[in-house]
Amino acid sequence: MWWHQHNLCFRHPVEEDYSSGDLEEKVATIAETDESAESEGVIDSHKRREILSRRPSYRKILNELSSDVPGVPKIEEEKSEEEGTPPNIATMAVPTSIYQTSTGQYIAIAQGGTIQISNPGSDGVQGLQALTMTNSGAPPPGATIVQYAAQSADGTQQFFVPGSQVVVQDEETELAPSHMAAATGDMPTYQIRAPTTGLPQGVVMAASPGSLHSPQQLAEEATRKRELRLMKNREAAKECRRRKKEYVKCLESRVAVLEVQNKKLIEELETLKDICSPKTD
DNA sequence: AAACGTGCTCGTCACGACAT
DNA sequence: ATGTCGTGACGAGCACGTTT
Repeated sequence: MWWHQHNLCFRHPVEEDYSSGDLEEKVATIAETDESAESEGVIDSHKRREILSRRPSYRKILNELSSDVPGVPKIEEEKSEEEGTPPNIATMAVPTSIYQTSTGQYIAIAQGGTIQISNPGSDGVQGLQALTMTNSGAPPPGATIVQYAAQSADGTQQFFVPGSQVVVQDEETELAPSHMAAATGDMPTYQIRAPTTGLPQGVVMAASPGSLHSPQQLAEEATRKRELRLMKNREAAKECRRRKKEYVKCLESRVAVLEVQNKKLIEELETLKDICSPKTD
């Protein structure tokens, strides 16, 4: 099963290393507002690469989408992440978003950041799980307290957490407001923390290049720079893939919405046709 | 059981866009 | 001009299912 590492994946698996062109094309076809996607067979690889590389980032596209369609969540700017308020789901400008997972679960993101997961197939109470992301109260700087009621057998329900954040299980519930601790009972408390420093562990700032003398020192400096660059690029790739997934999810939800709209409009058209041209027998 | 195919994630490279 | 960032492309590795 391809979702063996991800409990929360969406209906259509996405081959991450290929463009999400199919879905984009579907959205464009339905909405008839997006630019038409070019056939991959027609353009040569170099041209295709040029076109792809000039495409705006997923964040930009998604934010444009969100301005067009009210139901599409917005990806916050990285800036907010750096400032200690990670762009988690709770901060999205979403009235109420509903998604469906690959396992048929429905996820509703309500105002106030409450996420409800429900299994349509199972009985209501057992299938309902709640995840609350709290940004209020007095958490430590840069921390977001996450509560969740994992009611699955193994309690390993995973959630999609945007941003390159760290999930830390709290030994104590000291960081959570007392009323929250009372409400959670025996549930474990987790923190999602933005990385405290841009520098990864084990990376030590070397002396300034001006103080380097021997070729060995220069080589070490070059190696250090390369490792740092690789480390940053690794993180960037992870973040990029995360955004891409989110982008695809939004496209999927938009497809669903547009399909419903389309269906309604067709029905309306048929109704109007019947009214305007009644049968004359 | 071994071989093979498929689908996925991850790290890396390359390169354009953008910022300074 | 140079550095940084974002992202497509590629290949390696892994897990799992199917075939022999």
